Amino acid sequence: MPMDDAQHEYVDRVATFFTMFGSARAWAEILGWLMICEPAEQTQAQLAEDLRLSAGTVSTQLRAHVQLGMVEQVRVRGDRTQRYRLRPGAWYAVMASELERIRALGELARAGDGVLPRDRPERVTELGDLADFFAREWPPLMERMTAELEKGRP
Amino acid sequence: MPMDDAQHEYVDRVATFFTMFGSARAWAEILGWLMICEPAEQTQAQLAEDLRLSAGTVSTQLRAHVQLGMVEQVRVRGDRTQRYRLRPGAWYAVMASELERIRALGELARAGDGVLPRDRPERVTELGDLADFFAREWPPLMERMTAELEKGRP
DNA sequence: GCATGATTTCAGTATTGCCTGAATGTACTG
DNA sequence: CAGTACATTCAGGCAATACTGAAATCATGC
Repeated sequence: MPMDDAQHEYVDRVATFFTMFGSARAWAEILGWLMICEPAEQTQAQLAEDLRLSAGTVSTQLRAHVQLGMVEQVRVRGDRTQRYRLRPGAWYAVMASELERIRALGELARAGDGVLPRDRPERVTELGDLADFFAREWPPLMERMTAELEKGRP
Repeated sequence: MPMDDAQHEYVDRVATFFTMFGSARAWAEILGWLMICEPAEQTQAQLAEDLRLSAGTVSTQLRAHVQLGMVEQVRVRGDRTQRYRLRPGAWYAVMASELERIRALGELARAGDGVLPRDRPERVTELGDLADFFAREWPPLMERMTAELEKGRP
């Protein structure tokens, strides 16, 4: 189903938001459209047509979404075409995966041990403490988040 | 004080890390060097010399750091040259400012109310719930973080 | 004020990364 | 097995951005 005006405006808003943080326009538009399109499952051809993007762009950016875990492929039995949709719980999954980045930050801080400055070494150690703090806090936070989620949809 | 090999390696590591997330190379190198340079306060000319960057680049990217709140200017009386340093508690400040982005995400979700899809509307509402959850959890988390910080350096 | 050196601005250049469109590859249907 | 529709790959164009170097501006100590 092609976009109406309100939908187009929303896709644009989502796209504008995410491009502010450096993502590609097409990537962000696909995300915005996958949030509100009907049905939720779309083929690459439909996405290309509705968003006026080339098939190549859709293929590339969609793969990026899949690799990030935001989007998944759905196989429909007896239908030759692959469909893609926003992964259920995608937003939560993104938050959960933050833990990895936190750990990477901790690594980065520890790698600075050999070059710790005499003058205000906390410029480096603070970062390590911060990463440790979040590494400890994140798992229980994620559990509370999941509990919240269950409450909404049992 | 110019860089030795170990320092150079660390600056490179920090720069590589942050460029992975889309920041400019020069921006990231300045950050890495400001984490470990001695003294912690540096002039633009020193940064340009040590990092082999042009004066223009240093000026531009340093401004970006200042605007983001990572770096601050220090005025030294009787010295005409401005100095720059990593802001004390810069890492914590960045985390605290996450709250704004969380709120913006909530806005984005609410803006989707008018185009909520019949089919799996949770694609949008989930994002709103997530933002609400974090908006609630973030302030107390930040308080615990600050408490942790105080413990380290009273 | 004036001189000096630091900082900013800006035009030009290089680089990067997105996007397209066509060619190629793949999988299902009849 | 042929035909069809979908998906992927990739070379090339294009736009955006980073960086440089030089000129202009600004601030401070004298």
